[in-house]
Amino acid sequence: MSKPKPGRPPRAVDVAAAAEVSTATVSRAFNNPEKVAPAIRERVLATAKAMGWMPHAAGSALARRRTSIVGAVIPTLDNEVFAAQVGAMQAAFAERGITLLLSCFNYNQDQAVHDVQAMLARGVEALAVVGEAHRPELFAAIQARHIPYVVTYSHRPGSPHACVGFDNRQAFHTIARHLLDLGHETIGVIIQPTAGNDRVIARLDGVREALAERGLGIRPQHLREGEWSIDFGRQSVRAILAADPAPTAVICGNDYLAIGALLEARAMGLSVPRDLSITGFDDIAISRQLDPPLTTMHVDNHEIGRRAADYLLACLEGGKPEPLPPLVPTLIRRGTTAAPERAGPDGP
Amino acid sequence: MSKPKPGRPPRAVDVAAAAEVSTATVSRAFNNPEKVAPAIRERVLATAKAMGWMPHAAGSALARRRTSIVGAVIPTLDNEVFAAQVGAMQAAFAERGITLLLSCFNYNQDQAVHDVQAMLARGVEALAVVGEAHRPELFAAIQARHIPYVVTYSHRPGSPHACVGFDNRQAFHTIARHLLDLGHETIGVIIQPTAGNDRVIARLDGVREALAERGLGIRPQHLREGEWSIDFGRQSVRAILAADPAPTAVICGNDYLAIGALLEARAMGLSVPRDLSITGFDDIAISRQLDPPLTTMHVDNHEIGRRAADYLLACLEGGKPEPLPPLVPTLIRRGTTAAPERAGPDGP
DNA sequence: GCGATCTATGTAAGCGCTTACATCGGCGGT
DNA sequence: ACCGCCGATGTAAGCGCTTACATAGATCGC
Repeated sequence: MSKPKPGRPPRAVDVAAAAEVSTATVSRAFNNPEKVAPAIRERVLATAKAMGWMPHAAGSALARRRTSIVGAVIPTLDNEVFAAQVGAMQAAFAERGITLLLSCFNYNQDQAVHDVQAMLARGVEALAVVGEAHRPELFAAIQARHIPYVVTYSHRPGSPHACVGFDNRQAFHTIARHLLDLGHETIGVIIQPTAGNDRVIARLDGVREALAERGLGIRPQHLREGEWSIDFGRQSVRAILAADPAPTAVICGNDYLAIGALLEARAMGLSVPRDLSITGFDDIAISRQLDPPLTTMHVDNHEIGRRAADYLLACLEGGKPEPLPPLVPTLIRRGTTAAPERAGPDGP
Repeated sequence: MSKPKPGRPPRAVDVAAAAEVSTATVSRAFNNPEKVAPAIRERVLATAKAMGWMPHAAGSALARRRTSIVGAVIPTLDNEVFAAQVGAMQAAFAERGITLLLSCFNYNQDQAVHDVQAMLARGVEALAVVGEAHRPELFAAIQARHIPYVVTYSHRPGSPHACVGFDNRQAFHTIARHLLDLGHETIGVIIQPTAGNDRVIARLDGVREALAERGLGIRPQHLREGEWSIDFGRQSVRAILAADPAPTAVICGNDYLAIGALLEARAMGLSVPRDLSITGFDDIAISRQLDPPLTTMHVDNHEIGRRAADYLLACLEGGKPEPLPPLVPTLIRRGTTAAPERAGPDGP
């Protein structure tokens, strides 16, 4: 007869005693119900419920050598884009009884390394990490543990990592092409900090490449790099438009920047897109609601989260899933892009 | 001599063997460094680092009877308001070496109960839960485990739970008063689903109370209840304005709804605030950027998260912290509210 | 110089659970 | 009837770590 200490959660042995079976049977009733006779199973389950017992995860993890925890490492929850990914992953994992551990490294690479180590110590069985511009130790630590992992939100051709995302370079190549095809030749860029952010670097490259194909480039006075915020978008568009020559279009690194640019341009009395074309990226919820609605690229972040989770799940079940094809963000032409106004009337 | 199995993470005994000490010393070097001679401590730490060893959380949790995990239960990450709370909590806990477990119940009460149970099984040492409108089992389960918990985003006077939040009723009373004082008498309301959501119910009560004080009420055709989305805000304002008499102001349950209302009103050719005053709630990032910028109430969700974390931390350290005073959201008068236009000219 | 005291380390007993293996009936086949 | 087999249950050995307690030098007072 085991003594359930009062005021402490019951243990398997308490349930076993109460149900007059062994702890093995209690465990089986929960984990391999088909291996225990129905009558007994019911009795055990009922007793456990009555006592409020559930297998304690730490003990279970130790014995099983499985924690059923996976980790997600993202820059910040303050960006709707990553929040959506996490939400989707969490839902996908929860379905399979897996717990998601979250960490936000705030665009700080050292923090990211630290977080990953903490997660490994917690015994995560798989890891999803946003972006691949991390300290080598980060990936080294993961690989040393031989656990599956996936890089999200980014898909660089030739990356050594499994990726779930899209090709940032190509996406911005597409955007730039859209503007070039409209007839723009002087194009400004407002973008997030490139330091330690592979996605952003790739984006800038994509723009440069598209311009170069037409023999064009980005003039330094037309390039602004800074925190992704509406306010930075505002300041930047003002600064860029003060340059000579002023660009007829600006490509923004994400929708927040583009929203800032749009609002400020309108506040300056410009007509968008007549006087200035503006593009965003991500297609966040608010973008289609603006006036005019923002031309941007739509990225399905829920889908990224779901696919990342599915991929990791497949690995955990022993599969060696095919490397995933990149997602292709789609250009959503809305109201902020148009052909540039001709500088002056053509006719005599 | 212990045999580190290749291809498996090393264990404390492997490190102990390599550093020629006992496992007790290894453990102490990590958890009570001052209890081990500096020379040995360094040797152990160096060996551990070289082998890539860290104490495995599950074993540690079992032996210590502390998991260093706390849980947060929120409706969804898709709302910036909750994402901010979680972000702040996560940061506060991480500083103290505590891991945050997250779960999103999607406004589904059964899901919330289930999530809480899963978290308890994981051994969370404390819990933060958004709102208090949950099944009684939810709080019962928490209390049965004798762990500290806190309700966030809501602070109902007389609630049996520790709360970190504000008084929703009073906040909306304030908003309604603002409009009444401006001279509005016919006021519409667009609000989230009230079912199972104490915050929303309190808000509606606050509005009703303020109106009642002036002998007014909400006409049924002026009240719309539905999902908090920009689109629902749009539809609703259109429906409400079609009523007779049309209200001169609408109070929205949150900023998303208000944004929808504002955009649609403008799309309908109305001038805001001249033809219609609109208020939001939460003061999300975009609200101040709109044109005109949204009058709303500012809630500091990072602060809520931080305070909730601090409160729980204090409990875990054995304190019985004072019940927290409610936060007071502040009314931010921006451009979407003004006195109603007089129906017709007054003169003879 | 000797016992008392103290400090640094080791020994080993769990923490709560799972699971390989042992056990024990009951059943069918001959 | 007896044997072998099979399925249901119990026994007990860990999983990796922490920590109370034991031990063994070192230190100190007198």
